[in-house]
Amino acid sequence: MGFPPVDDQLAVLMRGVADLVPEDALREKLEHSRKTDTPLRVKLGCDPSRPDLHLGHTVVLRKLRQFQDLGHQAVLIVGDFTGMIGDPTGRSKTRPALTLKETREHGRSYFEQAANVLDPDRTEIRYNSEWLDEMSFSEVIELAAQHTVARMLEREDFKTRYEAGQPISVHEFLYPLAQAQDSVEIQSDVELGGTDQRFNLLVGRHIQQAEGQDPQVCLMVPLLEGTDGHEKMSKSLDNAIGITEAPEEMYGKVMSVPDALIYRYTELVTDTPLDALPDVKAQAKANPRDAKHNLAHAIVRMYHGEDAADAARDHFEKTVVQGDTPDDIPVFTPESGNGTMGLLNLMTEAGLTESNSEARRLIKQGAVTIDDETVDNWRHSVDLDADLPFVLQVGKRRYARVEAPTSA
RNA sequence: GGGCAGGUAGCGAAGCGGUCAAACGCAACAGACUGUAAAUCUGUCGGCUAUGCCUUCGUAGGUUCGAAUCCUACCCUGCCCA
Repeated sequence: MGFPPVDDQLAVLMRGVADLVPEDALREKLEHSRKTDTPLRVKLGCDPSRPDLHLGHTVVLRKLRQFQDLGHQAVLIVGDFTGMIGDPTGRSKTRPALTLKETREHGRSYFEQAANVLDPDRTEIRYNSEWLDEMSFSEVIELAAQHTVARMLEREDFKTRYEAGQPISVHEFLYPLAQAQDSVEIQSDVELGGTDQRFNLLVGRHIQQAEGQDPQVCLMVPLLEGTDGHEKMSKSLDNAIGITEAPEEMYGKVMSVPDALIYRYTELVTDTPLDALPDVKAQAKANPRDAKHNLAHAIVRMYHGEDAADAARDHFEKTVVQGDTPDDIPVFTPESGNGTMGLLNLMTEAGLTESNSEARRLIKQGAVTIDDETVDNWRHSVDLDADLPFVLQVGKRRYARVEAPTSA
């Protein structure tokens, strides 16, 4: 058995890392681990309130996987306890407290998706209600006594809110402590998280120290930008690429990412080997189009396999680059086959537009074609007997094949 | 419990008796441009077979020829005082 040499491990583990605190503690931990032949316990907390994973989440999951592949122990903490309480101060008013059952379900769903990245057989899953729910009030006070308000105010968002006279609920101070307690319970050696988790991860160190444990190393990965190229990837910002999305969808979305992010994506969310990364960097600059195709292919392959990735590339070439009509477009059959039908209604009923008004606008903008011929009159109606079938296209991406009700 | 400030389209934010389906910004959508993009430019962005009509400005009533704009009650949010 035994672990690979520490320098080799570090080479893998430091890929794409945004920050490491303290700097040299990881090396020490790894050396100790190798000497004693004991795997490191690497903790990652997940929020079960949003079970749909996207590429942004995979950055940190991939990091955890790298630890696994080197023989270390992954510990996935499902934050079911905090999920149960909910977060009443969150911006979103409607964030209902989930039941234990729901958080468990979300946790399972999260894990199923995470299994695309992690090695599920070597992942220890823990629910933090296991210990947090058992704490008495005096224990909570004891925990809270380990940290000072001044320290809490070191956190940027607390600080700015406090200075701006905005409210901070007391319980908000408790969340970082709860997360820190998780680290104590599972005796983590390393905790992973995005750079936005910095403060919480550091609190973990303090509390572990107070409990007499060797404090964990905090390893932070960057927050991946979404398809818009600026904001961090997030479902609510509508710039996310979900890992369960269809291959074509995924491929297209990756292609829509700005060129500047090709290398970053490659480094953070693909399994492109370390020594190939410099080439990617060079190619991204010299030939962004091909580099991005490679990236899209690599990403789709990881979640759907080689064949699906090839198919997705062909699909993209054909429909987007050449502007051809895709093969598998949805078929719409008008309800009644009598006489004529207004195009507006047809578009709306086929689900291509939200309303007739939207349909009319799009026609006026020259965005609607029937069998590749642009429709310029919004009063256009189609003869349900003579004109069918035809392909109706709205904008670049919305299609329907309109067929007669009785046609075979 | 008291005082004050607010609740406007997906979000942010103007409007404060008529010309408001409601400025402006962001997002979104479409067109042009490109290597897919990004950036940029142009346009659209409540609904309706439509030079008009209908439903919207926290909720419910009321005053007015006419209300997002005034009045009353209620709900909600934030700040301040106790």
